[in-house]
Amino acid sequence: MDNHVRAARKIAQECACSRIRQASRVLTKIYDTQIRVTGLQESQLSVLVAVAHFGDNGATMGDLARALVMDRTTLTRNLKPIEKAGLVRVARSPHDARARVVLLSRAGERTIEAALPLWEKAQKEFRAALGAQFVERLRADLGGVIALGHKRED
Amino acid sequence: MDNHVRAARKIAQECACSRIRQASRVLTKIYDTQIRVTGLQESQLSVLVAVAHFGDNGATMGDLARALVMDRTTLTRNLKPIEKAGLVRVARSPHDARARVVLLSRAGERTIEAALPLWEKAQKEFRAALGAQFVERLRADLGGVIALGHKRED
DNA sequence: GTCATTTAGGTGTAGATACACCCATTCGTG
DNA sequence: CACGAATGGGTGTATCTACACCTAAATGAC
Repeated sequence: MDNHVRAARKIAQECACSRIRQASRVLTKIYDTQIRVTGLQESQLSVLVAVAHFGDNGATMGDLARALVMDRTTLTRNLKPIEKAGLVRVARSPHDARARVVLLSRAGERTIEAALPLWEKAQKEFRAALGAQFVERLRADLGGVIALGHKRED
Repeated sequence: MDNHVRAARKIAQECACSRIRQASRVLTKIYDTQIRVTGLQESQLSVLVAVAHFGDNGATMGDLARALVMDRTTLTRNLKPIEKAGLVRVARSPHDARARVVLLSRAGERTIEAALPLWEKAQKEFRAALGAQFVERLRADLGGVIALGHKRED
């Protein structure tokens, strides 16, 4: 058999990266379908939720990017749609003229509340399909991978 | 405490979708960094490998999309860069005038062979960081999520 | 054989992702 | 305080992702 066929077979079967991207597409579709009526995508809800986590002082772009395990420049672009929708606002930091802080608007707060039951439906759908124990194990293991990402930033 | 803060905390801590997307970004970075010298990204290598899997008869767009757990229209766009690079060619199916078949070029074969050792370095790096047992469990669990995606297509 | 239905696939649009590169501000050291 | 280094952040470019919508060809019922 040709070398490239052997190589292809090995990669297709064993690649952790390819697998997690495929699984990510499956999960994203489940969640996006549920929260669709809010006008949000799961990725946007994630950002909103992270902003909420930092509270009234707001989060700097860097803070948010680290919390979301997301490239700083990706966050810049991802803020655009939810800023245009009025769910967050971006202001200059009073302490550091370089920094920008992201703040949750009242509409953003309401949107999170509105999204919660829909998110829960997605979460429940996923659990029902694969079992609570499975999902819990996966969640923990993904935490390990994410921690690896944080470690690599040093 | 405000409702939206409670909701945000719950979602941030428990959302499987958000987690898998974060973990996906971490893994993608590890693999992309390693195979970078081939001029490929992991996502492109995945497509190449899937094309190779279908052999000399080629794969239709639909076949490939299903194998890659990828939206059909996403595959259309993802083929562009590797087609432009001459790694695959797309031809009309002789059996069905609607269908298009994707074929691996000689350059594509060579690229897969060249990528294999780099991919193995990434795979090894991941295993070394989190343990072979961890990675194996994760791989199996991701397979479960992917299977869920296939089931949802019916 | 005709025509409605199904199937295969592309395009418009919009967002998600990140690298290379850039600018501005702050900090540390002399 | 002057100035080089470090820090915070945006833009250009390219790719990845997928929904809504479209076209064309094959299929099936009559």
